[in-house]
Amino acid sequence: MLDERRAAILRAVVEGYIETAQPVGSSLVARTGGIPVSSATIRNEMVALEQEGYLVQPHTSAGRVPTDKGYRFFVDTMAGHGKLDTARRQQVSSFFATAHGAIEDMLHATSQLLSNLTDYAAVVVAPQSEQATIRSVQLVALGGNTALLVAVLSNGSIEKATVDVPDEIGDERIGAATTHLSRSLVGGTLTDLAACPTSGDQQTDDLCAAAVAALRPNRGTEIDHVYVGGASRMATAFDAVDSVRRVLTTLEQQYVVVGLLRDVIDRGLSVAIGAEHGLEALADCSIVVAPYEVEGELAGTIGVLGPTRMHYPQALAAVAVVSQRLGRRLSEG
Amino acid sequence: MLDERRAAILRAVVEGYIETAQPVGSSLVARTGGIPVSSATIRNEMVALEQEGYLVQPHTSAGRVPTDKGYRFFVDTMAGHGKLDTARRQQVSSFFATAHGAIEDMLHATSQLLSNLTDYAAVVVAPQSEQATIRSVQLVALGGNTALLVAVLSNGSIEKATVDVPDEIGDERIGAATTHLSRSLVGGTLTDLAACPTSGDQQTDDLCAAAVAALRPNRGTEIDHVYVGGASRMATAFDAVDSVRRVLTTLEQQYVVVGLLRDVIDRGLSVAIGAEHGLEALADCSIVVAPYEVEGELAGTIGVLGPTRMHYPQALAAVAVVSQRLGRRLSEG
DNA sequence: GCTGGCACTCGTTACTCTTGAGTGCCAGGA
DNA sequence: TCCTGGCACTCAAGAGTAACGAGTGCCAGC
Repeated sequence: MLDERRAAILRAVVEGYIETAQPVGSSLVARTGGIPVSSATIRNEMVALEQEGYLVQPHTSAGRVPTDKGYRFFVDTMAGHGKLDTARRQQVSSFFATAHGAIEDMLHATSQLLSNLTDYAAVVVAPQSEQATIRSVQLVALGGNTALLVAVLSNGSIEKATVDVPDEIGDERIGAATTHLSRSLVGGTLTDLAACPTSGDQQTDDLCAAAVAALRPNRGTEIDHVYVGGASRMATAFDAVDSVRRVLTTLEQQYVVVGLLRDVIDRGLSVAIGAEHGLEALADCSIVVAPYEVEGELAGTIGVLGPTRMHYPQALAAVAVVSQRLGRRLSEG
Repeated sequence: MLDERRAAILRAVVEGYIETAQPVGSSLVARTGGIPVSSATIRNEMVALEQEGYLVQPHTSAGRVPTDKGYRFFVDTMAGHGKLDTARRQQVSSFFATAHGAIEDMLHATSQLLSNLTDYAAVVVAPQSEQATIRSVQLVALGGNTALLVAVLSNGSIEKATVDVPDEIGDERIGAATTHLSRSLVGGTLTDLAACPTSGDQQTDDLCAAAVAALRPNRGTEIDHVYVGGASRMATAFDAVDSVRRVLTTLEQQYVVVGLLRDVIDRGLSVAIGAEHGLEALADCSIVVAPYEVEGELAGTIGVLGPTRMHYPQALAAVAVVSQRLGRRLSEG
């Protein structure tokens, strides 16, 4: 473990680098770090910090830059996570006070809010539909030989799937299937889609089986909808165009993003720094995540993606506040 | 109008610049342009082309670069729009052969296809729901004092809206409202949402009125869903980071994108070059657009966004093929 | 009207020199 | 033992200079 003085020096370097994006030298730390020793002493300590892997020197005559390990220490020993300034608190409050409309639109807007708050890219993973119960099931003929199965879930989201039906199927048969499906599925969840009990009518049973089958493959793969806000801000976070390209390409792959957030949450972290999350393309990015709860149940995840030298206290505070407010808002329905 | 030789020189400059992104000199044109005159003569012609506004010179001792007007001439006189190479045709065919699932997912995938084909960003505007008829309407209680109104449209898309309902409303009343709404709305379109005729029951009527009102504001504003694919490719199209940022920020504003495409289509164009579309942030971008038809009706729009020096023949060919195939695919249902 | 020739322009590249921020180390002092 | 001021050293960044060469405009001659 680091003694108090070294920790203070490390913190000063991290803060300086986050602010200026320039390597931080001993004299700057001596002047502004609040540590009552000379720059020579700080230099000696910095050598030690470098040997222990908290700092690196881009080249001999430059200052120090934090490593992932350095950022990790900084985040882990950060006091109280910081608070949002009043302007931002205000912004959050008024957002959730006026938020309305379909849940998808609200989650999308939330990702933009979070991006605005932090000036980084933001990600919102929609509540998992796994625990939501089915409130309504309906089969609607679309013409031709397709029909649409629409399931309304208790969290206000909708799952739908196209079903192939025999040509020239009659309305009354669709209706029969709808009532039969309703009877057996409503009240259950998407995860335990039971096969429909037989109804006595062969054609209706076939239809129901096809419908259930159509609804099933959604589960697991693409059920996690994700909203990415402010991806364009990554363009200013890096000055190398190809870094920007790499990061944006990754952000476009929704399943990667979902997997990334889930992975971080599963490991019990709220921050993943640089290479910690294992995605090479995001090696000089950090993400700050938080789950949100709806009616006491863990429902989804939100996160902020920025460069490793991101402003952690502010990002953590923003993510915490937004996740809490979002959960509360969604619990109200 | 340009005489044939000048036109050939202009075309050679445009093609050269598109390929190399470097100013094109007279000697290159003389060597590779297929024009049997010396570079000196070409220089003389270039002076004229510059005076007429087709070319500019970045600085005295540099080659020429096309202006928007130059690109415009190139595009307008381009022969036959070019064909996709077989590999790309193959890609399109296999995409539409295997495309399946919900319409939203398919449109999203289509935008990625188009982006892959052209190596630029691609945009797909979903079919407008205005002409689609309502196939089914259902009100579902969500608990608390909210209910969800779900309307299934004939094109397979779904419109939904939350409706405030009195506390402790009974299932039978929701059911009554559903049947009443079905009776009056099914078969119509979203644009001519008639007020429900009175049912004789005050509470049911109130509920129906609220439901219709909730569905209405969707129209006009956010009804045009849009899918942007491959936005990250814009990061390699420009080398200035802030150009990238500007373009990406614009692409994130969906209503701007929709308006842009619509505007171009309305003006009867299939290509908008540089400043032609009037969006300052996209001043050095061009877009290539095409409408697509579902069952003979104009339904939506697709487009490709790239730098002004984009590869027009290929982009036009890709957009044409994809719009046609997409329309056909959607017509099949 | 086209062409070869030629002087001229000016961005690009390479090289050198200087500057200055920052370092490591050391000897002296608390 | 630990801290500090001093000092020589390193090296990226910036400025200045020179050579290069791609490309131009212009002109005299065919």
